[in-house]
Amino acid sequence: MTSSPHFHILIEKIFSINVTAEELKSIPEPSLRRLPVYLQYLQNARETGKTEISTTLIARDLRLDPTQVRKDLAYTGIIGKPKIGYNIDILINSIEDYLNWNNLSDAFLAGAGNLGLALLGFEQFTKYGIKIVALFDNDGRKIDREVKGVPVLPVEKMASLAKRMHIHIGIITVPASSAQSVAEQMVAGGIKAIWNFAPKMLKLPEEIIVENAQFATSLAVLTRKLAESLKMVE
Amino acid sequence: MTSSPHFHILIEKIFSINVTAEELKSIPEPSLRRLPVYLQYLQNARETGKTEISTTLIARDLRLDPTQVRKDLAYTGIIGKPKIGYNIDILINSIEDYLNWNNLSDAFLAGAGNLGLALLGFEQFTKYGIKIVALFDNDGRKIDREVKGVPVLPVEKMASLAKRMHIHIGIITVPASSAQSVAEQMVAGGIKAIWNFAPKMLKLPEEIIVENAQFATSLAVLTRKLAESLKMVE
DNA sequence: TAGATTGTTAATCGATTAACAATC
DNA sequence: TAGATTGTTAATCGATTAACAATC
Repeated sequence: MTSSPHFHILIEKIFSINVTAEELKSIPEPSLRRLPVYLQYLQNARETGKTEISTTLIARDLRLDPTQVRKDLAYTGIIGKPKIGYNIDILINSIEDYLNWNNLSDAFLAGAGNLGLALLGFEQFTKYGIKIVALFDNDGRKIDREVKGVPVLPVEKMASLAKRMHIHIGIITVPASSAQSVAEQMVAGGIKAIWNFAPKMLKLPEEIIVENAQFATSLAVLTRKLAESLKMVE
Repeated sequence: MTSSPHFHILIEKIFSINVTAEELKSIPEPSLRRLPVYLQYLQNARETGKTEISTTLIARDLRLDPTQVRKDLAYTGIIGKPKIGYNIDILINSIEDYLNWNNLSDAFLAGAGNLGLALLGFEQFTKYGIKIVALFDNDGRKIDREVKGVPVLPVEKMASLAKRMHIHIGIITVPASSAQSVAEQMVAGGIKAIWNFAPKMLKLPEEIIVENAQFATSLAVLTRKLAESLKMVE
């Protein structure tokens, strides 16, 4: 009994020691990546007037394994009812809370080009817990204007402003050639997490969280699968 | 010996039977997703004047396991030299060939908004084997213009034109509300693979290849990791 | 040659899937 | 109640990592 790997966690719980960080870490990344998919599916389902939903149904619609769906949802702390399933409203809230998408985080976006503007205008971006509070660009024609109520400022002001405003999230939509430099300025401004859309691997201190949203990765899967399927029917 | 699972493949090779489709399927998706990362890294490395590179070095720079890098690269058919490594030019070519990025495929893009235009202007998009040959939109003000030499046409012409031009790839950058309808029109036009940027799960025939490039997934990982790291220092 | 690297086989690790008791 | 669903433990599967002979 005392040799159970969960024993110390149990003890910590009994004595109300904060083990949140420990628990937070435990979700596998594939599960984490599926949560937004469930979220969007559930929001659709809610609009049809449903109030309860089972993992059996979710799994069928999303072509997943029902046990997998149950495990994924369990990470958010939701508890279902045998024979009935889960209350959709509570489930949606549970996922959003888990992702911290109910607390808006301010973010800076560098690169006021088409992609940057697309992200800024992304339908209800705030749904994803992010609020872009300033754009940064080097193009004099863009600077000091406002886009959708968000000011466009020169890049050299980014670091000091980030520090002053305690910004933790930076989004990079500049060309690959200036991505590294922009990233370093973000880090200098105290930014802790960077969402990088530039097709360029950033070299940054290990503690900085970098999520690469590279189109190339996605395209590789697509073109490869297509080549496969065309070969198959040859 | 004869019970080896590779025996029948061996036989097929000896008799020159086409087993390409079989071989193509074998790469694990995580490996496939890493190939574009290597590609971009190698292109950078080439610019510094290097001609040979080892997986030891690649792994260190990209924070991966060297054996993993070797296995990934081996899927493309490349052969290295002990003690030396791989010729960078040949390696780049090998990956591009494997991804079929040396053969440009024509593609249609539906949704001439900011995101659509960002994709269209994406630096050297043709580097990724895709050539967008027409944009489609419902907004009368956009229709019949040209953007960067690519015509903008009304959505209702998409299906028949796709059929006539034998287009296999469709890109969706329309709002979530019209994504399903646009996708169905693409399928009606004979399109086999869809790159979907709309935050909406598409319900399509099983044989259609759908790659969801959803921002939400990427953001979930980012915001979660950030929440973790902030909790840790509490 | 000695040291470094490749390519491959075996061991490990972690995610997915299966089995099943508990439950409404 | 009977049937369906949850939640959990065990088995399976597949990707990653370790070990090591072959090689330049």
